[in-house]
Amino acid sequence: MAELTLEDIAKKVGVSRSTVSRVINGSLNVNSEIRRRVMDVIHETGYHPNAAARSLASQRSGVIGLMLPRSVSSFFTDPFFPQLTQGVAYGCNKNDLTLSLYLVGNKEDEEKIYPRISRRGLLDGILIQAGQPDDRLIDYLDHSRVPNVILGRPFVLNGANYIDVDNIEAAANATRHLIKLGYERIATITGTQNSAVTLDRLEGYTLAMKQAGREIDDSLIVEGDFTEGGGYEAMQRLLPARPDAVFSASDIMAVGAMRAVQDAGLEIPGDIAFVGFDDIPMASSAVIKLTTIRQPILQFGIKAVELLLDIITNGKQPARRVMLETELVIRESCGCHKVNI
Amino acid sequence: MAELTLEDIAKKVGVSRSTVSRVINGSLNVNSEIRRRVMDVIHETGYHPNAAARSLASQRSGVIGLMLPRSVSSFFTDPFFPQLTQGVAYGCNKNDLTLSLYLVGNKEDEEKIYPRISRRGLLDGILIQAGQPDDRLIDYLDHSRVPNVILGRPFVLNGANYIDVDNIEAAANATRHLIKLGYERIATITGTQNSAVTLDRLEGYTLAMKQAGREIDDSLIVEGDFTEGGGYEAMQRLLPARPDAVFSASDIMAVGAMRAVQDAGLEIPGDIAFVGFDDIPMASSAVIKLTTIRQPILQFGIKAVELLLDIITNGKQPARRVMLETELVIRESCGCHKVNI
DNA sequence: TAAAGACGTGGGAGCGCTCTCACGCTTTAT
DNA sequence: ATAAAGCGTGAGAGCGCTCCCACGTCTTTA
Repeated sequence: MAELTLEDIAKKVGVSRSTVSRVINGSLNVNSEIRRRVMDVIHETGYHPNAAARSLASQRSGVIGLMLPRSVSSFFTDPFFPQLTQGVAYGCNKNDLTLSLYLVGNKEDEEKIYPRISRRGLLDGILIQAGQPDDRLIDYLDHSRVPNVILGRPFVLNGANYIDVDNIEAAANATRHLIKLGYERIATITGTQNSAVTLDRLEGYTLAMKQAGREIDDSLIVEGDFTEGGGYEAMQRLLPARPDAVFSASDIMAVGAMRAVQDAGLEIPGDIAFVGFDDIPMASSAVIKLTTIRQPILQFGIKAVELLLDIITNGKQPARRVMLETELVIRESCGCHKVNI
Repeated sequence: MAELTLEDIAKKVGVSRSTVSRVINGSLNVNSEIRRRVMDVIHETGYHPNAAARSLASQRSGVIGLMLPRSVSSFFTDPFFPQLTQGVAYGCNKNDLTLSLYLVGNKEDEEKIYPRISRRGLLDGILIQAGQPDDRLIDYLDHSRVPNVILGRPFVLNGANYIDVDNIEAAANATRHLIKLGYERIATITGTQNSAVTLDRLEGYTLAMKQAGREIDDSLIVEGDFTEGGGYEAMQRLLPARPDAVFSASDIMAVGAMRAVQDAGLEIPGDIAFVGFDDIPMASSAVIKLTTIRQPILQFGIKAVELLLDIITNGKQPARRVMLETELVIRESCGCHKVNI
């Protein structure tokens, strides 16, 4: 059997192409008896409209893209991205959208992916993970007129639509918690130097420290790279500065850092307390349960899809900024019992 | 400016639509001077062909799908799937394909996703992760004529094209390693009961044991569920049986199980040795470095894409089965030094 | 009672490509 | 010298939908 078309269905029912199209697209003005008969034939025959034809005629594909730039090499080492992807996928399912995933591996991929994104007719819009400041992609997208939403605050704003969690406030909150618990030498392990997330979380730390009248001691600020190994090494560099508490800019780095602390023969939270960021599943299942900032990662993905949909329908003006709230989840690693008990 | 079309480019250069199309599609029979001029105009104008129109006319979309069924709920707890996704993404990049990701969250999603997949014109083919035996999807796909490749051995074969690692041999290999090291009470933590991977890895374990003349002791076989928590609980159930070595059907379960062992005040590998399966990044970065079976996960994804491409081009007959080799990676958790030093 | 509106339906045009065929020209074989 | 084959090009048809307009029928309003 050849592939069925709208016209075939119409012929079988004895109506016109247009009527069948109306039934499929849920138009109101169709006689209910005819609607029923059309539906029946569609189910019997297992007919599905051709997506390409539909996209071409309607100028809408029902597909959105999710792009994770090259700088996000940690796709499979940090559970953050899989979870984000899942959130976006759910958002797509909810809104009857199909998700295209663009994982950029290397420079070569990058060259190939750009044109694929700008090709009209394939994507109705795209979600892009914010990356390094030198990321050419966001510029590139401003020129092409593909509706887009940046996941996370981009470095240069100029009119960009983005969604982000309030990293500054969240980090400040985490730091304040450690301050309140009476720790004297509170350190922080930051993320990769030149990313907005890193900057914001560091700013939150600094803010809370200053507000509490504490000096900022540079030896208590070390750079990680959002990987477990990076956290381990950062902690090794940090140990000589004798911190009694650490705010880590991501859970996965905190896990690495805690391992370094244990390897050094110290206790958590007895000798060094920890607060992380993300609340990945491992945070609650690790040997020492991690106190951390919970990001609504699934919600983040879902909201991002909805924001993009809004832009697709109503245009990118005015620029939209969505901020999501976070929450401090208290477990064992911060040593709360010190004061509570 | 309105969107450019082929015809616009043709007019600017002073040739016909057909010639521009030939240039874009790399046809040989084009005068090189004209080709150059066409290329120039394309670059100047930033023209990109419309994907929908192209798909409609050529009956090829250049998009393939990756479907992870509902039973794969562990998308973001087990790094296996993100890594697999990455492999598939690289395979797509290499072959100038776009990847659509279908993550099924719940029953409702499932209903919505089926028709999206069968819609012609959107997908050239699809990769499906093998799941439970009652998975309706694979049946469903056999009826629709979407070219497909199953990732992992499906329960019912009938003509299915699939790619898998040799789980039986790999598991046997892992078990033989423990046997060779002189362990007496070798246990295994299996995956979710009714999945082909679980069955195969268990069969490998049984095979190696029998070949070595060992009795199969049912109290040394416990079921996990491919999560860290599941591994922890499985190990707790296993401890009373006093194993001195464990082959875990996945690394992430091994990590959980090792935690249970430590929580029980026992040493690894001194009291209980471990071999895992997968070689996820955590295996080499955990506190106790895990001896494990390395699956070529990235390769797996890339090969899967190539296999699918072959099927798209040359038809699904004859059925193809691709088997990938694995490798035993020896680290600390198996206690190799016991015999070597 | 006639004009105006609402409703349900059909048909044509068109979305922007690819693909086949036909045409004229040049090169090669007979 | 002539036929055959090859090359580069253009034009037409068609991929399977959506969208708009026109048309007939029935209902509402002045």
